[in-house]
Amino acid sequence: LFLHNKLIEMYGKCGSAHHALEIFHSMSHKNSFTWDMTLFACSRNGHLDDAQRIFQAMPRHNVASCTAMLAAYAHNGHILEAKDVFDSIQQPDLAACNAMLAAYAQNGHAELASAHFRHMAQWDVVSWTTVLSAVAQEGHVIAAREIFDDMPCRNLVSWTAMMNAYGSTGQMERAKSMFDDMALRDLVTWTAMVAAYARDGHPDAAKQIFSQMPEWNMVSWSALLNAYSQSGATEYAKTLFEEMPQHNLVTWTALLCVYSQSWHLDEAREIFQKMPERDQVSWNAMLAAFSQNGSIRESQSCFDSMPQHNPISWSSLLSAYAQSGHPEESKRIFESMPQRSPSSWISMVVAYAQAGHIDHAQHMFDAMPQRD
RNA sequence: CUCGGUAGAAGCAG
Repeated sequence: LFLHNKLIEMYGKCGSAHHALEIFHSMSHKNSFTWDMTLFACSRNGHLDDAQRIFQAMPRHNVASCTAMLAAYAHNGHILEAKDVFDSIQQPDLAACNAMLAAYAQNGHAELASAHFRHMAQWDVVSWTTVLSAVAQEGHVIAAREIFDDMPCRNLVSWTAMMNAYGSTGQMERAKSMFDDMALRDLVTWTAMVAAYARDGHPDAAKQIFSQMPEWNMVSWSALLNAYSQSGATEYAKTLFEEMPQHNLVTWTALLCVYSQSWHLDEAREIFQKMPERDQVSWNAMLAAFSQNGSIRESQSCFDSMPQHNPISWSSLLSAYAQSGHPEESKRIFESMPQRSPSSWISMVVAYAQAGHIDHAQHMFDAMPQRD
């Protein structure tokens, strides 16, 4: 029993919710620690439905299990359910309040987040860092810096969040300067720097940071792979993929995109078939490959085969038709989309313009709910 | 008293 609990805990920490669940189900006697650790394993690894089942089947809820469930809902964008769980906590502690704060912040509810923040009885470095990265993600890097400077205390995570605020907005000199000033760096810090150089189009700098890292994991490997992929260094990307100690959904999908970007549609398709598993992102990547290569028939059949559609899938399908001058089909898709974004409207303008229907294009343009 | 739950890093359309 004790041993099994430890095993569940370990599987949860190293990202294998599946194995944790296996052990869980094989156990005939479970204590509250068993339930908690299984829930955390599911929550941490994004298995919302499993987390939900465990949570509902638990004999007793405590603050910790509610906090984990709350976070699982929040990470999947289910803010109302997160709030319900929060409200069900009899005496929320600081961690629970922080989780609710993060739930608002990560889902773009800046007003609710700041109201929640103001009503909290106390704050710790986690609360402040949550606000810092929320503000940074809204694009307010200067405001984020002010928070960083005014925080009562800072730790490695706060420093990394601030560094990443610079790095993700292309302010590489500031990011690098913070990176150099940091006395402590962990895997996340190093990887954030690699990813920042990748986005900024400097695969050489990314590689240099990567080589200096004391250790690597899947995330750091894929950050470097992405640096090569983004910059069109196709051969480096392929070689790196071969050299990686392990592959996962992210690296397989990144490789698929390498082929797709270099117009090797057949190889992209082959990679897709070879992948041991597929998720929404990899399906979307395959669809985008067909769409960008102007292959309408394959785009449509890929779309039809997908287990789920999200706004990105719809967007790819629509632009496949739009860019190849099929205004009627585009219109049909546009109207059957569950949600339309400004880019859906732009696609329709493109569809009509491509087909030479300037009047229709103008009409769509005028009808757009928002323009920038 | 210790441990567990909350904040920072990688892949998809426009």
